[in-house]
Amino acid sequence: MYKDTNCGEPRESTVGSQITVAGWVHRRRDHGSLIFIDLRDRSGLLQVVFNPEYSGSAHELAGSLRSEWVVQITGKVVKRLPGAENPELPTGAVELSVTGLVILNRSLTPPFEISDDIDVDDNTRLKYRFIDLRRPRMQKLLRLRHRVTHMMWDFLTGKGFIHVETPILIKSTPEGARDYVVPSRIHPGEFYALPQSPQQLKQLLMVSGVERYFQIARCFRDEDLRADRQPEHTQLDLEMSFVHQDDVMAIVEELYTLIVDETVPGSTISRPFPRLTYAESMERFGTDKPDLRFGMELSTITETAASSDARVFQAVVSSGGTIRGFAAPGCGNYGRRDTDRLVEFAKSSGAQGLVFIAIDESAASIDALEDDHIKSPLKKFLSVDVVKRLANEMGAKPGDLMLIVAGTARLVNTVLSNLRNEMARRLELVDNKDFSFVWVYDFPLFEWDDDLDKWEPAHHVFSSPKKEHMQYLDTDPGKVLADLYDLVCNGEEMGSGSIRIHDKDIQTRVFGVIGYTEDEISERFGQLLTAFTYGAPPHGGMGLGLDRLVAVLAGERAIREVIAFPKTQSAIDPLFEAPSPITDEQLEELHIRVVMPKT
RNA sequence: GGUCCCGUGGUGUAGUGGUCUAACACGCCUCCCUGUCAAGGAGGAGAUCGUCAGUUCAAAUCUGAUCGGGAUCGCCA
Repeated sequence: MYKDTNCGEPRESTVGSQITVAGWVHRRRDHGSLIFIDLRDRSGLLQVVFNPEYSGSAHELAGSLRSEWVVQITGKVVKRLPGAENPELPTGAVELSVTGLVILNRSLTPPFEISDDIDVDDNTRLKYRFIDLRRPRMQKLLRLRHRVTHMMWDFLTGKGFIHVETPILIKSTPEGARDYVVPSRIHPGEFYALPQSPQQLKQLLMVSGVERYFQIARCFRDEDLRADRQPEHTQLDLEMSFVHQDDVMAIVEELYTLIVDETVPGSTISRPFPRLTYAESMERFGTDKPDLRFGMELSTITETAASSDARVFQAVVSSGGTIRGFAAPGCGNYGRRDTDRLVEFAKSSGAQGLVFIAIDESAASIDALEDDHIKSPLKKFLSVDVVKRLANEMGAKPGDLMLIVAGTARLVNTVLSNLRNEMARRLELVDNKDFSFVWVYDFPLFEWDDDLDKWEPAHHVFSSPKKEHMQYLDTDPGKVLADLYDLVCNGEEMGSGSIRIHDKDIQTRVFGVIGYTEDEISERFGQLLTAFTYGAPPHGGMGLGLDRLVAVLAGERAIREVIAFPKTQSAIDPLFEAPSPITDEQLEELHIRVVMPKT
């Protein structure tokens, strides 16, 4: 070993010991004859003093040290001079009085400082990710992620789960997201796909009698990126046999509570996790991933709004649309600037517009509302009576701002749920130490796709229809709810699972609703259906996003921050410069010809 | 595929038609300095303002295209 002690370890109790440390020159303070170095390794910082009276040659060499040089230093741990202690550092009571210095490697001046305080462009950070990761914050995130996966291994092992690896090269199944594909050299014109998730494989493992499976599994999707989406992400994938929905939920709830308690000191988490049906969640929050840390629930005000003289409302209703809204507490005094921004925000979510009605705080109550208390661009179309009724329906109080969106149900919900989250941010209603988990369950199995003019799986095709809804499977698929459940935390989807179909006939009927032909079914899912005919146990499980979990635990917005080597929004790795062309020889070997898009 | 924001020395920003021969902070280089810890002091180097085209007597600044980063809708679990 190049060192016998880590930089962060020396304390007053170890004063007098002779140690050797190794690490990076974090900062240099050169006083001419007296030179200070903050030496950094993964454990922290240690102040090192080069004093010519004790270390002539080392001191001379120290004059040449620069940021990020790698050095090995031998010396004696000494107590700092009285008044020279640094309470900011765990090692701040002591310092290393140097007797020997070895320069292990030199460094160019780094493109940016190794400091948490500095805000560097993402492209630069990723290009020099190996330096970016030296920053204490990034080191912390790497370790947090490790702790989380370690707890998953420990906990699930204790519950009788075994970790099984499934292949990365599998078969392309075009439903769901776009596949990443890998050409086959041995089979010209044929391709593997990278798994979007190990779904079918883990179900086969249930048929194999594994009973309790988990995997920290990499999943690949060739879709556009977001702050919370990367081309490859990691899931805690788990599956259990002989279980009902509650059994899966109980395991996950226990694990996630443990993880939050252990990794975020001072966190609050409510148990048992509250549960909402999909229908209730859509009704109250306009989304299937509600943030329960604050109120501002949505209300449907279609009839009342349409009864006003506002033609925008009437038009939307006569074309079958919906009008919904919520009250933003204390925002009744918003000026033009603020409301303009909200309108802009609503439009960026797809709204045609946003109607707001401000109620002045001087109103004694909603019942006592007078014309002077109301401010709205639609004011001349809104009688005091209508505003009163709207306020009552939306739970608005004097001083509040009512935000109203009209349009198709889907659009209204998208806009309002985004707006609700935005208002919570503006009003600072969210606390990062608060982990508000919620189970959303009873999802519909299918949803109608207007573009394709057919039923599509709402989540995935392997979820079991609820027993009492089986009767609608062929007659009214939209009515069929499934034993499908999502885990949501603070407005982010943390994972999704279901009790699976384990019966060949039911699975075939579900495929039939989506419109797969028998040939397509046997081509894509033959192996699973065949397995179902050999004694498949009832089973269910979940896929839980690891990146999102770690990001939520760390209070990070983008999962890029918790992935060691992520890609940019255009799916590029600036460090390796991937993707990249391959040689003509490689193409030939793979039987592939490239056709560039016309520009 | 759409919309929005951003792109100026190594890093982060200021500058929104002429006064820019581009400013500031940090970093970097040289020198001084024995108690600093975001050390201090003195001096210095470093930018054709992402790229291309256009408007103009004149462009970092206006316009268009393009490239790159970010956010988001669609898409995606």
